[in-house]
Amino acid sequence: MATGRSGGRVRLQDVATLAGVSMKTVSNVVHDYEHVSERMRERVQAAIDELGYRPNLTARRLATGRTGMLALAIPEMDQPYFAEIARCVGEEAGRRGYRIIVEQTLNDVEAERAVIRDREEGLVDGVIFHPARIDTLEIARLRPDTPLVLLGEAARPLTTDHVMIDNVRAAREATELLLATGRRRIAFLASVRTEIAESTHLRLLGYQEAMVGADIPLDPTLVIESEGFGIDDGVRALTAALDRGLAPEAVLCRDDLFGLAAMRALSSAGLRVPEDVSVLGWDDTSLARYATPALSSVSPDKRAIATSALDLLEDRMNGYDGIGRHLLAPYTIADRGTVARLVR
Amino acid sequence: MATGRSGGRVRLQDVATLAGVSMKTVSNVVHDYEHVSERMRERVQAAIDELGYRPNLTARRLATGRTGMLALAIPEMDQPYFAEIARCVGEEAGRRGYRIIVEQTLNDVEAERAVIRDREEGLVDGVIFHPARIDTLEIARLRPDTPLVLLGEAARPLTTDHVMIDNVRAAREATELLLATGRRRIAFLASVRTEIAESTHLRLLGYQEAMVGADIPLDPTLVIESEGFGIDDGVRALTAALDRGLAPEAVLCRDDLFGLAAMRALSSAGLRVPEDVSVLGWDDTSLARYATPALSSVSPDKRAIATSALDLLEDRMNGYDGIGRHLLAPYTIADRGTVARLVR
DNA sequence: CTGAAAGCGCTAACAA
DNA sequence: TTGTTAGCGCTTTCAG
Repeated sequence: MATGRSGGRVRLQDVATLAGVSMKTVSNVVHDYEHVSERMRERVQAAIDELGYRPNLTARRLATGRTGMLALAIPEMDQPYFAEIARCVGEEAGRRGYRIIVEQTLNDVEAERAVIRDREEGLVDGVIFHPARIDTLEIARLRPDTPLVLLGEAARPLTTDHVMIDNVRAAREATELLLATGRRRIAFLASVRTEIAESTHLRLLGYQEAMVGADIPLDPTLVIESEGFGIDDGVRALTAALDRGLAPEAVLCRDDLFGLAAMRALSSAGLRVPEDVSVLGWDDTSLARYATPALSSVSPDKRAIATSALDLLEDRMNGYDGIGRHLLAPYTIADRGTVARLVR
Repeated sequence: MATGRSGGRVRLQDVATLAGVSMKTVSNVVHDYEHVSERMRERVQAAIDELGYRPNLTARRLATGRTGMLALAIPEMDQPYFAEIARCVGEEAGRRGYRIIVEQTLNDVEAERAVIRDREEGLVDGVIFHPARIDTLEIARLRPDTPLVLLGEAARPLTTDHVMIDNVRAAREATELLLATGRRRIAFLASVRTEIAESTHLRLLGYQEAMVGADIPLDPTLVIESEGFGIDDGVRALTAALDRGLAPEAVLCRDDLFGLAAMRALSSAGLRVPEDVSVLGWDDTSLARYATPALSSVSPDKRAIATSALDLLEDRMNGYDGIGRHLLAPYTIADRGTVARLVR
């Protein structure tokens, strides 16, 4: 049983002394170094067990210069999309021998600046960062000196590695899917008035491309405007549009939350989903999977995003110092219960 | 190779040299030590700025023995309840000057053991741990030497600090709320066949207390059994019960996911929520808030849980070494759209 | 008020 | 195969 000096921690030297060997030898068995005689190994291991020795990771870090930790900076951990990304990054990082520090920027510009400026100094080997407020220019200017990979649509400086999905193309395909089910009056929920980010813009673009491609004249009233990002904002926006006489056959939503908002507004208006109106969400979060009916949703491959980001990051950590690589992660359209062929 | 310093190659000594002072003086300035002459401070600061010096946190740690980091170990980051807890803990920890490492145990026993055994050795100042698989006995046996606070119902050894809500009482009150709306045939969704954890048990107990307290004989067919924790398991279980002729007037659910399952099963069966059947979830996660109708749910005060856990932990980190304190965090019952008075 | 030097615990050359 | 020792970058007595 471990009867270590309760209070003071057991050090490598203590083990060495007890085993009657040098620190190097102890270190060798701790690291499973091959060339250690069986007898030696046993003796040292016995001392380790007896003292209950655990290497001090901070000291190891100082000595090696590697921390074995990565930072993942996201706006909010409890937003389903980010929570799911965090899980994937965490799992994949663990597989590669890293641990992650999750940093919430809470949509604060200063917090975001801090992420790439100095928050992680000497603490982590690399940073995966999904910005929400900071833009391309500023990131390029801040030039972080810790390896960095960006996620999402908000910022993509040429100098920095970056992973996202092709939002325009995904939106186009999503719209085409809706068109293929015989729906022509497709609304977009929503263009957010206060939006700084880029994602809605790209998705709207793809939507418009598809409409134009199908020879459907763009009808600006179909692009609904919302006051904010909350579910209530979405419900209000769509309800108002419905009241105004908008009669969409489908609604393409900028995210799953607006997908739920659409379902709520439509059902209040006495419209059935998907019989009367199809609804398509975006991000394929738990929100979509657990809705009733389950919400069809554009589904970025979160595992692939995590893997790609980590690949790029490890590259940088291994010394790659070239121009930024920009990867497009795959996506699918998860077809669940809210998209159906229009029957009259 | 170039794995050396992943950040500030500028060291304290470099600043000292440039400013023509000793390391101690630079350190004093960095730490805003009071007794430094204004002239000195300016001179040093200029050097710091010129070189872009950032202290190496790992080195600081080794020297001080404090890491300024806390570990939060939870089963899965993307389960809404845990994601929300993580957010609260993260925010509150940040307020107190700590950063957190989020550790996913992914419901793996070994991973859970590692958490309290050695995963965090010398890495963090304390650990907040929500176990799922490990039990009271084992934690007591493992005796971690890093300050530890436990969350949840799975394990509560007398030796260790612990925060949870009073599940029995909350379940009793939840059931009483349902009873107060005129519902007498109240089902419980669900007792999970493979369950190891304790929470369902406690909630079921509170439910039974309330029923008995209202002089309603316990009907075992009202306690539905599910094969697993997934939404489909819940839907199947309730659907089967409904098919069997069970006609509940309300369903108390072990968590929000089963709340959604109930809503799904009931609506498939042509029953209206809450007119025909009331549904009450548990955890008050985004799942509940974003459902349509929004799911009423037992709502643990997650912010209070985070605050209490951090209080206890800081106590320990400051040397408190007494017996385990066991705190009950407050909760409310968030009354949304799925509980209503029964009208016939 | 400032400087010199001894660690913090571990790693990794270099020796033996 | 094992031992010696010089750092890693910062903090912190203890002098000056």
